[in-house]
Amino acid sequence: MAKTDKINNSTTQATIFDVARLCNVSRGTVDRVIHNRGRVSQETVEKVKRAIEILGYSPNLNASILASKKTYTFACLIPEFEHGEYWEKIHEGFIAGANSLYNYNIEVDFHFYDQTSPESYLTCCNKILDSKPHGVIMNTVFREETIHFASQLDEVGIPFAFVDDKFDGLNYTVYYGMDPYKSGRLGAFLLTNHFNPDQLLLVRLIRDTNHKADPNAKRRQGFLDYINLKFPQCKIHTVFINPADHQQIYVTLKDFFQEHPEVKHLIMINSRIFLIDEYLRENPDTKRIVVGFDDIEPNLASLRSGHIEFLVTRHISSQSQLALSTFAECVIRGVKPQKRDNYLHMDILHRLNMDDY
Amino acid sequence: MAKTDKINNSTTQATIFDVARLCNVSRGTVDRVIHNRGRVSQETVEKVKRAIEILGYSPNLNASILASKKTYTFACLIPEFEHGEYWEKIHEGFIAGANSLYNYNIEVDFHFYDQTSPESYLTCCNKILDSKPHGVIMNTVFREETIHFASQLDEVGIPFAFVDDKFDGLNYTVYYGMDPYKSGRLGAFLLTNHFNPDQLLLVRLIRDTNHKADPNAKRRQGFLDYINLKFPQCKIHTVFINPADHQQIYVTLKDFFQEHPEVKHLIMINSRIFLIDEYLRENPDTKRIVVGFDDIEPNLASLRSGHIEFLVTRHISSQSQLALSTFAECVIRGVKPQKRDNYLHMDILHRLNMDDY
DNA sequence: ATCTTTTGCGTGCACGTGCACATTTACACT
DNA sequence: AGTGTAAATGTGCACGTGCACGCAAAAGAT
Repeated sequence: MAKTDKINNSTTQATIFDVARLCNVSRGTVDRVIHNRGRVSQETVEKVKRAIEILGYSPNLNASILASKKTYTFACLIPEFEHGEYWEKIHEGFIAGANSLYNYNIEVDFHFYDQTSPESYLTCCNKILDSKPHGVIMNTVFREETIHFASQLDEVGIPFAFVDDKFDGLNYTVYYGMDPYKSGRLGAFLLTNHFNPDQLLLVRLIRDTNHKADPNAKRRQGFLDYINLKFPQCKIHTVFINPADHQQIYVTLKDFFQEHPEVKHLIMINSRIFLIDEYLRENPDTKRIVVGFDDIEPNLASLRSGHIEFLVTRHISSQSQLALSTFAECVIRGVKPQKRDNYLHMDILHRLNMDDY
Repeated sequence: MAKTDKINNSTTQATIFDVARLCNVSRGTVDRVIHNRGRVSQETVEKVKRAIEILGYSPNLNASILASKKTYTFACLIPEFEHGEYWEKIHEGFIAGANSLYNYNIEVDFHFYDQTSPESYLTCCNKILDSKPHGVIMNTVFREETIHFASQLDEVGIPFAFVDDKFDGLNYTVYYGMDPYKSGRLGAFLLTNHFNPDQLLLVRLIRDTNHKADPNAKRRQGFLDYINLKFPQCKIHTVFINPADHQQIYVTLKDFFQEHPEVKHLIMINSRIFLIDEYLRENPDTKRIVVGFDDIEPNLASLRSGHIEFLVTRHISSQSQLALSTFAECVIRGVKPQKRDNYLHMDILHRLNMDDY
């Protein structure tokens, strides 16, 4: 009883002086070894490296930053967005990440492209290449273009990271996102847990069909696999809505439910479940189970008002915040991340637990 | 299209020299004002403060830490624990918090007391008072003793923080935890969402009854209120189990379900739902909905193996990690936290979303 | 053998702050 | 005016590192 224990991180760390003394060389030489600046004999390099090992030396970050006048530049490549959209949260996360790096001298440049225009994407890529940043953070809206851009970055030796989604096989330093396949499965579970469905409605965006990347394909697959496995008899209806046309959305849903009043389960795989809020609000006659994805503001509002039962998400902004801060640390300190692929925990959001989100 | 935007935190910040120059005084004087070390005329104090305001000066943390030889000591007061217990996670969080403060010279002292012995708690409190730390982090296992200790700390001007639970009305700097009442409601929702119960079983620990603090009273209240409101007809059975006696647990549950085979809903308000895992494993005949709390290892194992349907929790270790890092920053930099009461978001954990937790 | 270049290494200053100590100023009392 | 004392202010060094510069010795050129 009444035991005691201590952590002490102020135990005098070895300094560059200690290393120098142990090798009978000067600070300058040790410094050159540490930063691979050359102008040191091979023999001495090894001597110093051994000494660093022995003493467990690592540079004092405070002194290092204080002495260094170097400013690191990072480029963030993301789609333009309107208020309330998914990418707004990603943007917020980047800003938070930049703030958490206040110790360092950092510049973060945002490059916004038009999601419907590969040309605007290429323009951004070229601007970034010209500006020669110390690192680039990007996503996967354009497949071929991104793969090509990645190879260009590799050529000139600029490291890069992925947020939200990634392309395997590329040389990215780190990735932060949510497992799309698993999120689809979880959505399916939440949709069907309350009572088992004979039929359900999957709402899709019109542009998903001609969008060559189809960013939500994996998530949809996870959803479909779960339903087909667990409820093989379940019929899945699909309707397409146009995000830009409220009238069309309303009419489409109205028509569908007139024809299929027995359908009680409703899900949307992309981040825009809020688009059907208007219909649900004005047709409260039937209690339906509605599941959506991503914690953007309009979705949270729908959840709060009770039109949506569950939202599957993770802090969207955490993805970009962690990506930037982790990536920047790795680049600045010249190390690898502990974990390259970082899947954030999937949160289940319900009216009862959304308060402190 | 292809717009651009920048964040730059390396814009040359005002230094203590700039402030001194603007006031026609020396660095030393400004320094004394900043640290409230006295020995400065009232007139000058105001002049300096105004200049700081105007220039938006704030000390360079890197330089400050580098120059300061001061080591800050924090005392963590927590119960002793066995492997797999709730407080082990809290302990891990403190260690993580200490590590994240590697910039500072910090010493974290742990004081472990016996949860069943107020005397051991008092011994710890006195040790802490003797060691005169810069801050104390504690919890609410012992009510009266903690309130008294808090007043002693106030007397000698040592700030303190609460983790896990708190006592309102005390002068704590910051608190991190999960809203107990809301967590009880959420547990009730998850328990009854799948299908509506006529009866359910609430499992309690024997020691809860004679434990004077009853740490889970608020959570239980949240649970009961939800059930009574939503299912007024629902009968709530209660059994008591002895955490130290596996035999007793098994027999108690066996007997109960022999008598009430129709009960399909099962919840435990404290963190030890894993205690009934053995019974569930060996009696898989009936599919039951089981809900528990807190993401300790044994509970996660039960969730993984499918005996438990849901776990209501938040990262237990995040509570203590954030509490320590936030508290320490406040103490060291002499500021108030942005938010005093920090309720962590309640996570709903299910087999399908526990992987990346 | 002398001069030039390259290689290897040491030194000094700067970064912005904390803190101990030195110095000046103000003021009261003889 | 002179002395003593306390209050107010200034100064110097240290913290550990990055980096530009300089210098000596070795290697190469003539």
